[in-house]
Amino acid sequence: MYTQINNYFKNLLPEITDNEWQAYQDCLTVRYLKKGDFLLKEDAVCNYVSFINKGMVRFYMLVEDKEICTGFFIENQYVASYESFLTRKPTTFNIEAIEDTELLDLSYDQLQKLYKTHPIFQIFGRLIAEYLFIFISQRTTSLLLLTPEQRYQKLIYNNSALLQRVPQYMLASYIGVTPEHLSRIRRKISSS
Amino acid sequence: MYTQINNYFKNLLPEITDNEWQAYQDCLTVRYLKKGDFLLKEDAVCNYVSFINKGMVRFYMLVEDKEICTGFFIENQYVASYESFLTRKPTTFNIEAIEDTELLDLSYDQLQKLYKTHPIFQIFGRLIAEYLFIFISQRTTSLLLLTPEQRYQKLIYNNSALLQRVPQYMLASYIGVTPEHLSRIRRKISSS
DNA sequence: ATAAATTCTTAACAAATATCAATCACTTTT
DNA sequence: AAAAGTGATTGATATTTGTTAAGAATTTAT
Repeated sequence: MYTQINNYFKNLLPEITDNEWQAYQDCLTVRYLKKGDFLLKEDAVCNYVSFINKGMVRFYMLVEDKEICTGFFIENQYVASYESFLTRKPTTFNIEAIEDTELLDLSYDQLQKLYKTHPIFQIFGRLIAEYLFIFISQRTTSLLLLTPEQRYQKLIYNNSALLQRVPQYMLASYIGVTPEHLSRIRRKISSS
Repeated sequence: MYTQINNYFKNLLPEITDNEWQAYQDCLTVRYLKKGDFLLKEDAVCNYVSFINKGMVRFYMLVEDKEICTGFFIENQYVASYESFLTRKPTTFNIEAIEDTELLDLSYDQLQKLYKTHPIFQIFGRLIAEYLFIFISQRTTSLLLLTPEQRYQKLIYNNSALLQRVPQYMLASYIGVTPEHLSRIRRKISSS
């Protein structure tokens, strides 16, 4: 149950002690989601940062009756509407399991306690936020600088795992185009 | 010289002690940039997080001989190519002063020392990263969900200070359109 | 295995945005 | 004051991307 998240932690914070790790582990609770279940719905405040043991979720928003996917997270990653989690304001995203998914939840209150009782988790919080910042910075730059075709090429190159597991119409909105247009991009690529 | 950054700190971390604040202040060095000077150039590693006492800078990249602006920072904000600063890899951005600018630099090495000697700066580092993450998340969502006209309206609403101080052709690339198209957007807005 | 539902592709057409070129407005330099 | 430079606007045209609708392919359920 805890081997994956243990590896994740030891990798991120090699200096963590058994005691600290135990304190963290004691805060976790397991949650199971069936494909199609929601981890979080729009307008709710995000109360958990969840480590994905197994499965996959997507972020999406409804804009004029259309679903726009803004992110995907898979096993061995943390997932949360982190903005809502931090600000304690309602989220604007829906987070849906697109495979049967197993999560380890850490609540907001418990994290705050950990920050106080074991200062090493301040470092953990900093590293997570820094990682998220870097990730999303690169995404913003892609949206601003690259053409949809280039963004798709980059997705193939960097996230080929997603291609196998996510329907194309979801990837299309993630890249910022319609499903029809992504289909054209794919045809163009395959014929060149 | 240090009153603005002092206010910034006390606001972010009210629990900071005089001792800790002094340790921070002792690490700072002043830097002056003339309009047109560079805070950082592409392919350099970013070694400083700089607090802007006065003035303004822009981030831009050269894409097919065109400058694409990716961000603007003004007085009382921290600025850095934070991704490069964190990863210790060369940046892909140019950071240019677009007004005469006065900075308070904190070096990477000094920040690492502060993290060790005064753990409260771990909290500081976490809050900065969290703030940046939230800011850039909203920007990504805007790029993915809003039309250029909506993005310009949002800029008017949230960053009217920028409109006065930044040439329109820079704002155009920040919004993700050509200067000509932004001009048309403005005409459309003013006639409605 | 068949039917139903979902996803993907294709085509014709429409809308949004970019490109190119010219002019205008404003500032700075001479 | 004239000239030069910079930034903003406008119009004509080209390119990119979206929309709509239909059918093909694939997956899921019965």
